[in-house]
Amino acid sequence: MPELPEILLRAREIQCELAGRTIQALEIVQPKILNMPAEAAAARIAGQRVEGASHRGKWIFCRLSRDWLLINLGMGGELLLHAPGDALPEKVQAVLTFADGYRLSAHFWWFGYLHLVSPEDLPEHPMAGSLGVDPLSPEFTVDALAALLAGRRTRIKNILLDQRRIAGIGNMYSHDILFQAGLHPLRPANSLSEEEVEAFWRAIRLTLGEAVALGGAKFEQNLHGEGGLLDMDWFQVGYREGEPCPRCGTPIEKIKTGSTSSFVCPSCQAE
DNA sequence: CTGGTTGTTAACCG
DNA sequence: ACGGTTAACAACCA
Repeated sequence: MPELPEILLRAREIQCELAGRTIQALEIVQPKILNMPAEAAAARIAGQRVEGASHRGKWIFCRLSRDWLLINLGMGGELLLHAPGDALPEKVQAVLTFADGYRLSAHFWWFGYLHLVSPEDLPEHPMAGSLGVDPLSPEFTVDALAALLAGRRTRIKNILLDQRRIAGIGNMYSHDILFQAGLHPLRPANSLSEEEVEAFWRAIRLTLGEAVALGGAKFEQNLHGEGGLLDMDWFQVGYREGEPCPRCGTPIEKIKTGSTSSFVCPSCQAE
């Protein structure tokens, strides 16, 4: 569930709260989250300092003394910072202990990753090494979006969710982006007019920007267990099946779009 | 017991 | 090469 807005905020928090702290130990409960055996990861990460943190798409990039620690929260989960002596959550896949006694617990609801990668291997990382443009960055211009759509017969929703093209958008924010742009998720990418591409671009920036400004979704916790200000009422069509479209009143429909579901206004978003 | 749900990759087919 | 479909993989809930 956490998408670009939440990941961006988590990376900022790690930058603010963890930079400068030295990792003392890594405890692994679920070895499958790693890209190497648990003992190897624990031995390699111990003693490294957190130099900083940033994000690319849905990946948090933590720069350590010698390696990168890449974190992907998968389909949801939390990273929580615990003061010395504080109890850990019941369900936890991994725990980092810092030299000052603070601990960072990672709980992945499903399919999260904690990958330790050397700087040389970073470009070859199977997932984090092939991410597309950050939709909030200056490089993501209307022309850049137009180039991603040009000549492709695939549906625009596929482009929107394809991390190798645009990095960071997931199903949750896709509904309102497409509604705001007045575009049906199944529209072929190469069928958009110039005006529609621009509306698409504006909707991406606006929706994600607003989500960041609100501190992310209420149901996603920050390092201190606090949620953001964006709750379910914020969505215009997402997760509102049967409710009237805020623009025209037509009941919102939930449709199958490939392997994911989409919420659309059948009147405002003509196929 | 069934099926749907957020992410991502791989495999397969036309 | 592209685009589509499906399955698989650490849960969990109704």
